[in-house]
Amino acid sequence: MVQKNKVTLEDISRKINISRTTIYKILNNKGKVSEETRRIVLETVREMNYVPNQAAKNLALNKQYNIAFSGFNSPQTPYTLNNLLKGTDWAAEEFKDYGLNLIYSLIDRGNRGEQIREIYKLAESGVDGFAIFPSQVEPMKKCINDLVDMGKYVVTVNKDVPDCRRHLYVGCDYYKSGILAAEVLARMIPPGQEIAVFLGGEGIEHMDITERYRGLTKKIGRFPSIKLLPPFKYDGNDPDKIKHFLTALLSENQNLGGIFDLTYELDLISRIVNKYNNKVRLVGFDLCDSVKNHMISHSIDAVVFQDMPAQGYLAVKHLYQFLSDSATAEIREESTKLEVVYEGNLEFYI
Amino acid sequence: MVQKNKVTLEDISRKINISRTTIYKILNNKGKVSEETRRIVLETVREMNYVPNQAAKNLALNKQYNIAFSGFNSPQTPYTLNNLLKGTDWAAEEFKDYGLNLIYSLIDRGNRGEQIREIYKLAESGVDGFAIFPSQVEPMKKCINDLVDMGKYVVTVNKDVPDCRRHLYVGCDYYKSGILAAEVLARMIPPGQEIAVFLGGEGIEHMDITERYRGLTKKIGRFPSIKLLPPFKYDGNDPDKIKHFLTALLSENQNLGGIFDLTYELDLISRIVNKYNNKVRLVGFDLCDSVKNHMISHSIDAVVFQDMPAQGYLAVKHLYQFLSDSATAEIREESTKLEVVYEGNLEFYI
DNA sequence: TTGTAAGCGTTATCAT
DNA sequence: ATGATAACGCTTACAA
Repeated sequence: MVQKNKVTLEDISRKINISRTTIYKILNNKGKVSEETRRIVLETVREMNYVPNQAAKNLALNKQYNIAFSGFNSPQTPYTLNNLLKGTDWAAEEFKDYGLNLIYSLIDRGNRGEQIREIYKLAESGVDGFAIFPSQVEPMKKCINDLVDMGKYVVTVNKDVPDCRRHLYVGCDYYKSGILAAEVLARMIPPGQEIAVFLGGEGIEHMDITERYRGLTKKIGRFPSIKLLPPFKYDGNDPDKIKHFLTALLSENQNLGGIFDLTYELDLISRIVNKYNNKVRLVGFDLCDSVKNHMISHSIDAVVFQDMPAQGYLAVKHLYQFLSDSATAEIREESTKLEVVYEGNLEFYI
Repeated sequence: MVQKNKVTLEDISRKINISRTTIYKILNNKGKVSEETRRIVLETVREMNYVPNQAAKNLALNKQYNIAFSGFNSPQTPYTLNNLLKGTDWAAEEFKDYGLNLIYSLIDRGNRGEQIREIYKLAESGVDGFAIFPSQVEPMKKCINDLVDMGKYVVTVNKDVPDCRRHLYVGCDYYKSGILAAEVLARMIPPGQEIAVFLGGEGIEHMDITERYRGLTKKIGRFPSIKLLPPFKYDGNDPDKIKHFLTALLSENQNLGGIFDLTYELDLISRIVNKYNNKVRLVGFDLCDSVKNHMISHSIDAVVFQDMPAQGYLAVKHLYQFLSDSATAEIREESTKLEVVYEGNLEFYI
């Protein structure tokens, strides 16, 4: 017969004539037990190969863990938030029968300040853990430290808040993300040609961009035959600036082999490149809808993708585990997978 | 307050003065219930927003589902099996408290015939579902049909057995896999250059190879400036044949831009290419250890990866769901994600 | 047709 | 220090 019956506390109890309760106490370090019984029990438990049944445990505990996901939406890029939410929904579904109660607090990018106020409100109304996708980095520091002082668990998602006492960051390593994208682009470029970089905002609020740029410059060093042009810095205000610079570049530089986008204006850049010269390779980040279309038309070559649903999922899952196991976190960061998307595997990323 | 208490059968029962059991019967279509009570119950259930608690359900059911994973190992490539097993282990862990009992039946490629005999034995000893990673395709057909006749659930993993009555295939779409690899390679090749293909075995036992080759030829059509050389056919017996052909090719063809490997001899090919000419791009499939090293040294450019752990996981998970929900499968195939691995994201695929 | 009661394995309270 | 006992929410014989 194939069946191997699971061992329960009751089985052990019967075998050594010690009550379930006592065995339970020993296994879970509750109350006082004599050394002698402890020894016997632990031995039997080991040799009978006892594995606790989580379903029964969850049922017996029957607690509620209130966890909040706080994030922001911006009309231009609902992409990030929507994908994080996919993952948090999965987690909510997976743990709903085991006491997870997930509350959403979503604000518009317009009123950034709201986010922090909402978080304080939630903390007072009994939320035990927070997954925060921060709309601002600097002002969030104090808020997070306050939460930790109140005994709450805090996980930052997708965008980290450095130098604060959050328990965990779940998101991609932007430096590595830059390295990977640089590699993908560099391999597409024949020796002797040049790469242009479009750089977005700088400073602590734009760690994603500065880190990716750092990764790029690092990696390109391994391709000595490829030259990196000085970056074009875009302040985010007037897309026409990109347009003018790029059209000039395309018409003047016959040696341009590729473009590396760090402005999140891949859509615009792709359109312009396509009009002028379709031999220039184009690599960027993330998969919003317009990007998908350009990939299908082959006008964007590849995109480095961070698995945002996984980030949302993991953030909530870890919070749930912090709260239910009340085990302290051993890790402080969880870097999620970086993937490369082409037209050929685009369908798996929708 | 944030907490929203979960509604239980007991809650509903108290509210409308109808026993838990009756409500249960109505919700699960067991036994006979009068139209009147049925109406009342369903209405209340809906307005109270009742959601059944899976943990309690699993605990109460307390059944065992015996599922077997049958696979083969080959000394040269323990890679595939090991990765499938990672996934099946996850599933076993995840569902162990909900009645999943996973049995492994692994044979050596040397005695292929064993696999089918072992499967019959398991079927007789009470296994309810089978995840099969087949060592041979053709002889497995009858075996699978027999299993289905015996009322067993059958899922093929990683390699399908066509024209049989298996319930589900979980694995990659090899045609799409070829398309993707072709795209990755083509984008790295300057116009006017050529691609050489190393082709492994043909016929029904090698669908993976023939399908990938079909994908390649299809996709290269979208890159009119790139020429595909007639494939070199390798019968799998004498690696020296590859060596001779390739060295000749490298020294004679100054126009060679890339190599597409379908022989699973990427290690050998990479070494030779590296010795002669490191400008030729090299793209292949799957991530065995030797390939990883070549990627780190930049001598293999990229590899198309099929998520084997996910395949193992999904196969077992679906079997478990078939058996526990006793719901018939609506899908007959599940294509797993195809990913592109470079040096820059290799660390996520170990 | 409807309801009672026991049981799944773990946890928590309260006696002894 | 140890154990009896009653939950947790759902399922299922079996009784009414």
